[in-house]
Amino acid sequence: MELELPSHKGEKSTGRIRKKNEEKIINAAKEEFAEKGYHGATMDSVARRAGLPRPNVHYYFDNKLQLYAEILSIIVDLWDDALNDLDPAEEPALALREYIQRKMAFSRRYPLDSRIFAKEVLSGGPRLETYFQRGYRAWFERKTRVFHEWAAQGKMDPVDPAHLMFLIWSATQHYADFETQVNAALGVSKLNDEEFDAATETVVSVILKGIGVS
Amino acid sequence: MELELPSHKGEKSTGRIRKKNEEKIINAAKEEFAEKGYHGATMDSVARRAGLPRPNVHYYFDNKLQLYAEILSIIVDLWDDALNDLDPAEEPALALREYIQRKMAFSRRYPLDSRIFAKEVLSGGPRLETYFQRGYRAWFERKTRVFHEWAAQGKMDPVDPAHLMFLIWSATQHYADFETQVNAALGVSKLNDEEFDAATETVVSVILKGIGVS
DNA sequence: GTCTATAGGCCGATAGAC
DNA sequence: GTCTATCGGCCTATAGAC
Repeated sequence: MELELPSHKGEKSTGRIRKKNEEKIINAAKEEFAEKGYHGATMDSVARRAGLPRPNVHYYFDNKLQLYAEILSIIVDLWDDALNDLDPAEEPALALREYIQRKMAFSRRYPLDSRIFAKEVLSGGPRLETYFQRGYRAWFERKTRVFHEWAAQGKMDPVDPAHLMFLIWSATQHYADFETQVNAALGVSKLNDEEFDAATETVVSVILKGIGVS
Repeated sequence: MELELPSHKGEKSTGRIRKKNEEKIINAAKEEFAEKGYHGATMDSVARRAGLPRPNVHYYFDNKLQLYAEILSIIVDLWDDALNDLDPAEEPALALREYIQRKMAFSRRYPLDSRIFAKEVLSGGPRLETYFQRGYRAWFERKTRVFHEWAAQGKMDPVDPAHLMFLIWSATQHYADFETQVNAALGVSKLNDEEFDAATETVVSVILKGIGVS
């Protein structure tokens, strides 16, 4: 199933009602897709959660797949915007600390987005095919090049850049994606700010020391 | 939706045909659930993948939920059996290296199991409620106590045990759960043994050094 | 134990009145 | 732009012949 992820900028009309309703639908759909997955979510549950009649949802989004693709597109854009690259000119310890903190803050603030993306990848990413094919390898290479440079300059240990990036991503996203398990393990219903900061600090300190930059 | 995870030992009869067919169905269902999730998988697709007529699946498993619960139960048992605890008496560097290697080997060998479990947790674990409630906190505390001991004995840095465990779990399971993204980033269709060993070595070395045991 | 045929329910999507 | 009513398809589950 190939599918063009539509840019959600410069859409049709931008009436105030339209914009507000679209937003309500998107937010409702994010919760439904995050919890029940693409197949488990129903247009009816989305509509009810948005406080709108079912056909109204179809009025704004032609069909379920388009609504889902729109959300995936928003998530991908959001990640690209929010997570500016690591700056090779900065000190590795500081740059990495900030990067990990940004990723953790992202997990805390947008857990639904993280989960939707995770579920899609877990399914083999059939609706992200063009995303993963069109230049994803090059994009990833650019993201990790800074590790190469730092290692070459002796600023950090010669750790495999790709796997280091996977380590950072997995460790940080874990707190959004596996929140249920984390909460159960710690015996809480939700991590408070202090607990989340402790998690962040642990991830930061282990990884920084682990690659020899602290 | 509360649900008792049935022990899959000591079931009804154990005729050879029954056992063989049940196995075929379980394996087919694992692939379907891992790829499409609980709602996306259909009893028909399971049956076709198993090479059996649809009602035959219902003959062995009363309904879809029971089949799914049975698989979850198998996965949980498998994890508990395969991942023996860290031995406090062993040297931390060796014990941890072996533990991480076991987890990575598990991701390599049973990616479907890992993905099914991940999807369930991502959904909030409604079918793992009893699992996460009945003593999960205590079980987790036991798993991480060894880190406390090592730290108290000055054998490793005083890293938060719980978050260290999350770091290890997330880093290792990433290679099963996010295989699609990993492959896309590295430009391969599947990691070969050498590449997987490189991943393992990176995870091991960063974490060991990161907590001061190497 | 195996399989055809089908009942019954849910869901996506749309027609068409307002 | 909003909403009621409904069609058609797919899916779970089972009845019942073999």
